[in-house]
Amino acid sequence: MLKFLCDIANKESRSCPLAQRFSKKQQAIADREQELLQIALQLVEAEGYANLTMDKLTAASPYSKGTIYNHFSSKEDVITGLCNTALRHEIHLFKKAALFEGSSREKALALHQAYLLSAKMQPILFSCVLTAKSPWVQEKSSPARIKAQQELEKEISDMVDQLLQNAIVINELRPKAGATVDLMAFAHWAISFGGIALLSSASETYSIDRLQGTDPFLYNLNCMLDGMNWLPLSTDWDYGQSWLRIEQEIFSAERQQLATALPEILR
Amino acid sequence: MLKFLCDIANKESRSCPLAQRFSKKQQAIADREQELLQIALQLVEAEGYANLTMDKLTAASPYSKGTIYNHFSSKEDVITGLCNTALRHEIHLFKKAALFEGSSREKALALHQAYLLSAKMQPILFSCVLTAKSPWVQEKSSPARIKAQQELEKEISDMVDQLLQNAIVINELRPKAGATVDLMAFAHWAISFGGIALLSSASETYSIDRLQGTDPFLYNLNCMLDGMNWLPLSTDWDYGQSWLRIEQEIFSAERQQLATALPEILR
DNA sequence: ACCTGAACACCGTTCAAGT
DNA sequence: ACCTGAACACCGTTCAAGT
Repeated sequence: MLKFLCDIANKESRSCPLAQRFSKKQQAIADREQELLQIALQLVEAEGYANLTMDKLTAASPYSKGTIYNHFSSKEDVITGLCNTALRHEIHLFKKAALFEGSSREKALALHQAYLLSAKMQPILFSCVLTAKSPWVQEKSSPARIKAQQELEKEISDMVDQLLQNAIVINELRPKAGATVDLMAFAHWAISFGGIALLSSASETYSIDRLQGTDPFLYNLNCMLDGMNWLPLSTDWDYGQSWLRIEQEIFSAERQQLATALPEILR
Repeated sequence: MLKFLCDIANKESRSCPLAQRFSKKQQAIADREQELLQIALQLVEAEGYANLTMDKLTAASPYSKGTIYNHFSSKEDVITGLCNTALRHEIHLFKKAALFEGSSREKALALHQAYLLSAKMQPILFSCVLTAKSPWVQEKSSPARIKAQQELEKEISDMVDQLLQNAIVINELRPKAGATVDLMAFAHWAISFGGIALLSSASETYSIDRLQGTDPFLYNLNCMLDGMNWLPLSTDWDYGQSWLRIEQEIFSAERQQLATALPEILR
């Protein structure tokens, strides 16, 4: 019950900050949940997943074990909580990306840059999203948190669909025979996800290590979108330039934040 | 020390089965290690990762804890051991794929089918490979096993490189400006890995669930390879047919094995 | 109604004692 | 030289007792 109210309260406090539909007590509880997730994140960032322990979470917080179990039904529920934080951050960046002015394919590029950026800024949270989808985490998470997760995913999915739909309408994206919006949306996700996951978590791998200096992410996208028939093709347009423009016009703040101190591989 | 001999002994027993360069004792130890990994795999397959416990591994085996710690330096070392098993299986399928007779692009398709098949046949082992690359697993694994892992990865990487090199030589693959073999090899890996990882572990996700019935994997490949400029383009050749031919001529045994009983999503 | 922390069953790892 | 299992410190989860 507590958990359910929390997620509502969190959502409300974002979408309409002035709403007073929840008591101070409920807001305080929601705040505490965010506080706990922040501490959990710090623990994981400091020493990896193995370091996330309900004992340590208790010790690092001002609350008791019982209180923490009032918020989270299990350790896995904490992970799903972190996943939802990641998705909210991702959505935030996606919304910024949607503001970029350019061709439909450039807008798609902006979404991919947002995705890449979300993974670079919070690599741990990024990996959380996949971890949270594994059956045994899913099984042990509370229904309320799973529901929140699905709603967040739907929101992202809708943004991608809309971009594709629009590109088709204005005739810049001309789908191959049999290519539905669903199929194309999945292709976008797969190429981006695959690239990020491999680059970030498999950096010790021979065939990835040798890539240093090039920009594999953009090359992958150029191939994929060319093959998808999204005009103008990369032979007719310099998407390296577009990439830089997006970086400067939309994500300069995030870039700067990254530049300070973060994993070497992905910078 | 025991661990190192084991990995050598395993390798030898594969590449030249008749070699008697190791004593019966050493072979027995190597066999026991495989036995332990088999048990570990069963534990994970039965109830997920959380179910893999050194206690349970001990209980499910005829050996004591001390003996198990003679083989594996830590729980993480067991995971890396499972990862290496997965890589060996992958290599086995890759070698079968290389036997397919067809154009260079069809041969590439055969490799991707092998990769997909390895993930479908042993989904748990597939996820193991990524898990094993995460820093905190890597850190706690024994040097010998990490070395074996790197050698296996190099072997796979070489097979892909060779295919690409050859396709360029016979002028069927005509790289875009600036596209090196490294870059293209990575693109192959990323699109395949991304597709498989999302399809297998995120099946509850809205934008993936709706894909049922289509063949997203092949669509992704067609786009990617068209964009990469690998002839003949998918507009000039029916790769759906090629896919089926590969299935029938190379992987009919694997297909049959899969057909019996396995996760619904990927069949 | 919510919070607390002792209690319990289990887990990863080690090591003195055996063979 | 290898095996054993008791022992230790730690972990996830619960719940009776408090406020």
